[in-house]
Amino acid sequence: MPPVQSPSRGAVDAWRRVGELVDLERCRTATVARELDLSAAQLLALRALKPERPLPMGRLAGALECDKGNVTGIVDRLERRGLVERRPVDHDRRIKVLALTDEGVRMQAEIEERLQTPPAAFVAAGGDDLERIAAVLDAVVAELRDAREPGDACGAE
Amino acid sequence: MPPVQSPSRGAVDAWRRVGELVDLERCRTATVARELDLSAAQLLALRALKPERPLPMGRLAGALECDKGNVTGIVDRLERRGLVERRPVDHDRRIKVLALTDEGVRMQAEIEERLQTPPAAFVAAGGDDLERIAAVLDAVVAELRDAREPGDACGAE
DNA sequence: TATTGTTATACTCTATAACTATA
DNA sequence: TATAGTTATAGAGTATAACAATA
Repeated sequence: MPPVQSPSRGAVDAWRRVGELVDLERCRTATVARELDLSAAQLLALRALKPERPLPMGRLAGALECDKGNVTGIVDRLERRGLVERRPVDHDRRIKVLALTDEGVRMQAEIEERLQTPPAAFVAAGGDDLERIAAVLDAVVAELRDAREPGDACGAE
Repeated sequence: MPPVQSPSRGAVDAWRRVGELVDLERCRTATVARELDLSAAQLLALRALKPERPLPMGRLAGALECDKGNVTGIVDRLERRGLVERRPVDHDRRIKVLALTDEGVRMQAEIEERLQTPPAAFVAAGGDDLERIAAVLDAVVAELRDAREPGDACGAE
């Protein structure tokens, strides 16, 4: 008798659809990035910035799950394109915060519009099923977030 | 009156959970790759190979959605690690097919075991909800596959 | 001529570590 | 001394194009 309950065939089967969807969405994201002439990291960075709330470089590094050293280059290129802006902060002159420029805000909106729109087949599922799906995925997301080790920051915070 | 039916709030909300899940799964995949000392592309390549069916380099390029020129380097590194093998083909001497070595098969099994296991919260949803979820996601996956342009190969075939 | 895989080049991302200027 | 951001370096992925061998 196994020490851990092995998941049912149905659960594994349903989870495989999630895997397929993840692959397709990764592809969709890559396509959107290409269409807008952005790299994958640049697109992630733009999505991590809120128009209202400028973010220190180090926080962006956490969101991108990469070293602060790499963020410098990514931001350099975004800044050269006029999408973001480095700004000093009054209370601590070591810190530079990142803010979206007007064009950056437009670009971000364009990205979100292309990625946030649910596929027709999803909408067609109807409110009842969608509510159940949302509830299940909520629990799954919470579990995966908790399971994530601190080192795996990956967009944390 | 809008030309296209705008999706309901509930649908957009539920779809956002899918987006969060996609992000978390991307992170999980990256973590597994790091743990096994593989790059993201190397992990994708290993997942694209079937133990029974060797794949020509060009087909792998299609599966990875990248140029054949890049596959050469990715396969070089996998071959150096003894995970895959280039083999000639009788009927066309231009072609080299890729086959998993025994160690490659073991590595692939390790990857699949770590990624295919559904989270506890997913299993806990129960057969009824999981069936509905599988049905909806099936339709969504089919739609996204169809919507994909030829250039967006991204694992096609 | 067209195709398969390789080679070459230039750019981006990543990890690591040393460096600066602040604190 | 510790922290925020930069710089430097090396390995890997990507796009593009030219190339060799084969079809």
